[in-house]
Amino acid sequence: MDVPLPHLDRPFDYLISAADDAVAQPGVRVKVRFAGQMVNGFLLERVESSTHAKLAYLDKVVSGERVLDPEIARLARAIADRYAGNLSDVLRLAIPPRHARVEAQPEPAAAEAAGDPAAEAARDAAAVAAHEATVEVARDAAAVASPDAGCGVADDAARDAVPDAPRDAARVVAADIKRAPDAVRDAALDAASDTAHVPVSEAASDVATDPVRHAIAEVPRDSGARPAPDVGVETAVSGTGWDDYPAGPAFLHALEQGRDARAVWSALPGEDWPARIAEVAAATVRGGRGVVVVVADARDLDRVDRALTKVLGEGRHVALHAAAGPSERYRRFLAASRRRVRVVAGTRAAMFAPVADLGLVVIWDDGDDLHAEPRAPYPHAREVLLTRAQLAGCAALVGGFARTGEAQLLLETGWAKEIVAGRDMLRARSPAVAPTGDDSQLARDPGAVTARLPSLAWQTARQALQGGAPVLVQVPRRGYLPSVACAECRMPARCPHCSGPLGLAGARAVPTCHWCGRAAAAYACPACGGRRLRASVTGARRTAEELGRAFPGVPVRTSGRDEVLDTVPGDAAVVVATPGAEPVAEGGYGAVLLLDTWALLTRADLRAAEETMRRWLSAAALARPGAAGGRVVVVADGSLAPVQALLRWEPGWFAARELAERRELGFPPAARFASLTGRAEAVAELLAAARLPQGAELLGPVPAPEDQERMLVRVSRGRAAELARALHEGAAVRSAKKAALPVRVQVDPAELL
DNA sequence: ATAATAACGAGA
DNA sequence: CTCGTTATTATC
Repeated sequence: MDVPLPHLDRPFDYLISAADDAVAQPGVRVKVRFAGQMVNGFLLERVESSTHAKLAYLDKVVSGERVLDPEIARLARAIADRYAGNLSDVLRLAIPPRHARVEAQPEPAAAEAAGDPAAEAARDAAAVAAHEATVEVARDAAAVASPDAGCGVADDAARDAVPDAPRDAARVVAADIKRAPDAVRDAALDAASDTAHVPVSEAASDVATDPVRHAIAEVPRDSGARPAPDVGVETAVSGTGWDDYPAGPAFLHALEQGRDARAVWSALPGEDWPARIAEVAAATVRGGRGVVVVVADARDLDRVDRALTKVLGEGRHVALHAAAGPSERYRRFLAASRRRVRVVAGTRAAMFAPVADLGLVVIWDDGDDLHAEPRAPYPHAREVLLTRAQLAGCAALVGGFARTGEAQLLLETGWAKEIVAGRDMLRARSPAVAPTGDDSQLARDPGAVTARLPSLAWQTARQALQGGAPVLVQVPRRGYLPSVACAECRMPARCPHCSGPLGLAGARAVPTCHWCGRAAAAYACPACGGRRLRASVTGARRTAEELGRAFPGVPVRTSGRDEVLDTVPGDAAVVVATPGAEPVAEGGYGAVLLLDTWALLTRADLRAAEETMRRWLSAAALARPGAAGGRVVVVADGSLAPVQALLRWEPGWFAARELAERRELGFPPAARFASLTGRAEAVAELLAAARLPQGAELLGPVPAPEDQERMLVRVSRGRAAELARALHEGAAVRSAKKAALPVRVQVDPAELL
């Protein structure tokens, strides 16, 4: 129901008139009278009776289009629960606005779809399942004397007029899921970890999602609908780019067999990753199941889109993204929901795409902050897709050049397996990486060379250009919040009490924690004992013209926020790009320069190091292999961990180190945070109403914009589900009391300053 | 928003 | 003790 009030976040039952009986199927949009006004909703399921005494009639069925897939309904509930949000908010993200004209238009490729026997069979199987589910619910439901259908006509008359007049009720809005699906997946992640364990409710011992039995990757799928996988035969799919990874062919094979293999994939430098994703998608389709692929931005989507067309052929998949416009967006949504295509690729909006008989979810570059949804309840695409894989019992692939702490946790808990290349393959493909100190200040000849380009960087670039190869220069974007670091050793300064980052309000101000607000007047660096702090300041962005002066006669191109280049030719040119906007060069770059790294590394964000690593690896991956002359120069101290990881091309080593450190400090994903933002009295009211789990740690308040404040709540991973429930209930108490002042509740807030 | 229901207080 | 009025609460 389209009422985003926490205390009304549950299904409501309505009677269905005889006239609506046929069209009132689960998943359709409906209009109902609710609290005196007409509201929109989705029909969740048909039940024979309701425990509610006096039911109203469904006002009308908006359209017979079943836009809310049962799988998505379950997923949406799980995501709402995980993020302490409302189902209606999640459904708004999951289902695009209706476009009546598009809905009425004939299917463009209807003939092809109708002729597909596999699709036909899938449809039948799904129909049977849906029917049984309804029966199951009806048997459980308490008997109730409900007024009959028939639009106001008396009982008997109605039954006479329409012999099969239904006496059904419709459950509108949400599935009556009795277990907490969030706990299921979290328990899976916790199963092998040392943190407290979430007790899985009895109802959750449902085999299909049993976390313990399915904690090992590549478990045969528990489904009678599909022939059991061939366990004994180890036929691997070969002849694809996945042959470069020891575990690759077996993963493809598992997908063809319809098994729920789950993997974290560290792509080789220079990898044509869209082609690899197309290959896993094709393998899943060969196995008779569907695929959802989520990438961070439109540029990545274009590449995946092209690769999918190449491998699957025309009209076999759709690309979903916001830029397409409302009607096109709805058209493509319908292509998936009507089972015309089995493969959907898209930006984060595609994470809820209704793909029938889902076999695989893929997320590329899960560290990109574009994967975090900015609308309530702020779900992250990686979490949505992994929850989806867990609930649907399908395969999952988390890929990237870099590896996030969350992906590392999936490996360490045994939820997923690693797909990485062997050492030799890695050596053959990696560019030669060298660190260099920033010696530019020492340049004798500042007029001839650009003032701030270190000599090694300059020499490397010149060499590549002379060889006729393009050079990529990565410069960070301006505007990162500077944080505070030790003036001696540049170690980021953290709060002695809660490990939050320290900030300096002014030049002479006492350093203060961004999380708990405590002043750290007597701060001493834990690494070197230094007592002086400095705020790191992003240096002035080097302009393309400055670089042009450094390399006279060479064309300089830029790719950044306003104009993003997809590709550049393989000729001598300097390409200046901000992170995430690096074009792919034909044949690879001869040299990649990573400049102004200090600004990246000292950002006032928990993920500064991880993010730096991600951006370096993504840029460095565009260089040629070292054997073909590919060079990477990173202007940073060679002893820093991210630099080390880049030199040896070991994203896994870095992620493991990072995760261990976060465990130590109580950072996500080792702990779970929630932030509450609002006016002080409102935040206090919510906290008073919420029964926070044991051991919940309150940090703050710190001031927030517009006269507001922010509180952080930290709990162990094992209590994460409890925390979300408590916050949702707290919000429900407040909304039931019609509390006027809003409080924004964010579980896993995108930025933890 | 609005309807039901509980709570309350004044006058019989 | 009843009736009329007002706060409270649930919203099929």
